[in-house]
Amino acid sequence: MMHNTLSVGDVARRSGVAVSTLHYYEEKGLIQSLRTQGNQRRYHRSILRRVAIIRIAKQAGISLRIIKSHLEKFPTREVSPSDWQQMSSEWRAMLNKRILSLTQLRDKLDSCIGCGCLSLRDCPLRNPEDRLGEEGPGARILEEEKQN
Amino acid sequence: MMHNTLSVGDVARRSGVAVSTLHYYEEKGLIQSLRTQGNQRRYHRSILRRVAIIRIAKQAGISLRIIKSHLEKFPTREVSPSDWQQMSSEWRAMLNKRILSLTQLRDKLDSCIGCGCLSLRDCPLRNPEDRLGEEGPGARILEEEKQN
DNA sequence: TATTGACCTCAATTATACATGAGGTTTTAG
DNA sequence: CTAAAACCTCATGTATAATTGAGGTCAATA
Repeated sequence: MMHNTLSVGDVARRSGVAVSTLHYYEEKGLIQSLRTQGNQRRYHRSILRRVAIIRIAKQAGISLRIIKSHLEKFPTREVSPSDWQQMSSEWRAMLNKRILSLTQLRDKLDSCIGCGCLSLRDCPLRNPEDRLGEEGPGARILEEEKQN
Repeated sequence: MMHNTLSVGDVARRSGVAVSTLHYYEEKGLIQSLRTQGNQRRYHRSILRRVAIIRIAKQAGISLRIIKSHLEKFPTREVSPSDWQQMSSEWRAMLNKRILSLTQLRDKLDSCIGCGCLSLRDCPLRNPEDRLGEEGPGARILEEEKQN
């Protein structure tokens, strides 16, 4: 180790994600590595910031596919503070949308808790047109572009 | 059709969920059906309320497994207004937790957007101990019991 | 009655985000 | 130098929530 580069194990320890996850992120194109003559991965220190960004975005409910599309703007180059500012404010907006959806749903729940009106066809909770962000596998929320 | 019971197609149309999804819910034990002599599903009108509840809970980010555990209290019996009140207030609490998590994350994002501090080891966003609800497949949030 | 639309079961596929294990190679420490 | 720790690839598995398709049956209508 040393020499200014990090092995997968190093990155795993310092970033808190599993080695298998780093492999997976690489396979999915979210991160990149150099290889030693023996084919082992070596990373630049800037990988730590990149991984941190991925984790934060994930916490915000953003899918890896979307995260990737944002990170693609700087595949190799280090993510600068202003890059980070741009990304994080976009994500902030997504987070806000999501929070708003959930809050609205909660408020509707509130308005229906007392009345048991679930059987009425005009109950705000049963209105199919009025779908709030669907959740579940593949987080269909917070998706912008539908490609690949 | 008619005779006070509904076919899968009827339920699908009136609830807005696909026939295949109704089959799936039945297989998972969230709903039940009677069969005609020809083996076709027939539902009581109360199925519509039940399905509505499932959809609402899903919107709130609650997994089918948890939803099932709540619905199991009344497998056949119609869900009464007071049943609904109890469930919905529990879900409200879960929703609130989730909203709180996301809001905190957003606030941290806010506090970091200006500083580009992602490289500092004391950045609130990089603190691994301080994990907010993880998302992703299998919605690991909002889970109470970890069985089956 | 015949035909079409609706329904049935069961298996396989899709999508997301990884974890696990087998079988083998590379590095590093002593 | 050697043994253990770390690493490699590739395949398979896990969990959730469905969707799709094949092959066949049932029911309502013209």
